[in-house]
Amino acid sequence: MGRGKIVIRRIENCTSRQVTFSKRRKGLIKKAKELAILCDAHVGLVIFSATGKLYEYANTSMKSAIERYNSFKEDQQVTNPESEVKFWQRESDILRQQLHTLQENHRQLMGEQLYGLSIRNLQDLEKQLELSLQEVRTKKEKILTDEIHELNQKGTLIHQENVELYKKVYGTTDAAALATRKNAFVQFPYGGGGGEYPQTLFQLQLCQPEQEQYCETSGSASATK
Amino acid sequence: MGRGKIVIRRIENCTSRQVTFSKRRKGLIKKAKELAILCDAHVGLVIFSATGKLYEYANTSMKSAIERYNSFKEDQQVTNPESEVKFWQRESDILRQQLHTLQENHRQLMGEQLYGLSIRNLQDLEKQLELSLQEVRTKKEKILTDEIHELNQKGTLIHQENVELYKKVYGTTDAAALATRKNAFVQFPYGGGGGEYPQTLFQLQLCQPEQEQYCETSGSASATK
DNA sequence: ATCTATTTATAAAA
DNA sequence: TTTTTATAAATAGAT
Repeated sequence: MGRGKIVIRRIENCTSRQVTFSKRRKGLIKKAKELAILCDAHVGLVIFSATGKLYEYANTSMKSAIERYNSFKEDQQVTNPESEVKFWQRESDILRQQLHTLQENHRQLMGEQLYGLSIRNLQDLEKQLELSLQEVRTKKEKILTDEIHELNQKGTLIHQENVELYKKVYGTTDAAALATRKNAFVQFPYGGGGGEYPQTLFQLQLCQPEQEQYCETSGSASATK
Repeated sequence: MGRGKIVIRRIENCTSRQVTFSKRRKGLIKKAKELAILCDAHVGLVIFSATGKLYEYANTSMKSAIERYNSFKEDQQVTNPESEVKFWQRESDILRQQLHTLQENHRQLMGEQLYGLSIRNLQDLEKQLELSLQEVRTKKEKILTDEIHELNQKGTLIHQENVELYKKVYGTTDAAALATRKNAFVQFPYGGGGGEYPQTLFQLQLCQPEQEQYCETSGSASATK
């Protein structure tokens, strides 16, 4: 229910994730209220944001909702220390297990621990890595072209300033001549940040001068070595 | 959002109250799920119908949601009684944190969440992905060439057996002729598992018949998409 | 935070 | 309850 359809999947962009969280949290709490009122239900809702902040709703009190919930699940007394310890041990076990699984996965993405994988697994992994690589390269090139775009704009401004200064110093008659002379540098059809940029600008100093593969990116966007 | 607008007020008609409860309960839980997934939130939801039936949703466990809620509220009996519980809670927190860190890392290896990365970070990531890809491809090809090696050995054995059988059936004189005829199939200079294998063997059935890209690998060792 | 084009949820009916 | 359909409400993306 918005300008576009979305798939339910973790929102990558941090800002829009927070915006969406804020909107949907409000919506969820509103609907919880409506359900409670319309249908005479007893509702308890707790929401923790990714940053750990707590939001809650309960039409009676959260305490009563939780107690009612617990009395439904009478198998584990909330404040029984024994089972409490067991619960957290289990919780830790589960987390440890998740960690382990994720680590294994992670290692495979790092090209390690490929021992037990089938051809099919390896091909899936290969495909994923190719995708990732493409994402990374696209992102990298975007940053670089953005930077070049910005530099070009600065260059233009400075050039215009120069023209103005030239006028003031030498009078207006020679301004045109200067502009013509400097044009060799100032041509900047930077394609709106799209990807290409003129080779005439290759000598611009970028932010991390020790890198040498920058030229590589001037070709196709998905270079494959 | 329906055929008509309604006011949020207890529905008097018992039947339509139940119908609405059923629909809206489902909707609420769906939205709770979406919030948890989209925004990486920790959600706990309990609903008691007017008739006392319990419905619940929690993306982790209700227990952990309630515990987390409680730890937000009361400052927990600060002193001793259940230091054991506290220990395990801390343990869980630590594990959760590790999990979170690893997940972030993992997502970047999956080409996601590249938002905050610098050019340097991206280049390191790119290098790592290239390495991983190489490892995966090497491993894949090793498996394939090993399999071909094995099949060739089997083929050789079977061929020799055939020669023996031929001898027994037709006598020794024609054995040489048979061997010559069959050689077209049995040539197997598989390069000791190095990578090349003759195209005459492309029709050999490998262990996972649903794969169709095998031929791809018969070219250069480091195919690039 | 606000706007609005669209998608989604759901009220009413079957 | 579930399905259908017309409509209200929520919200994604833009500003």
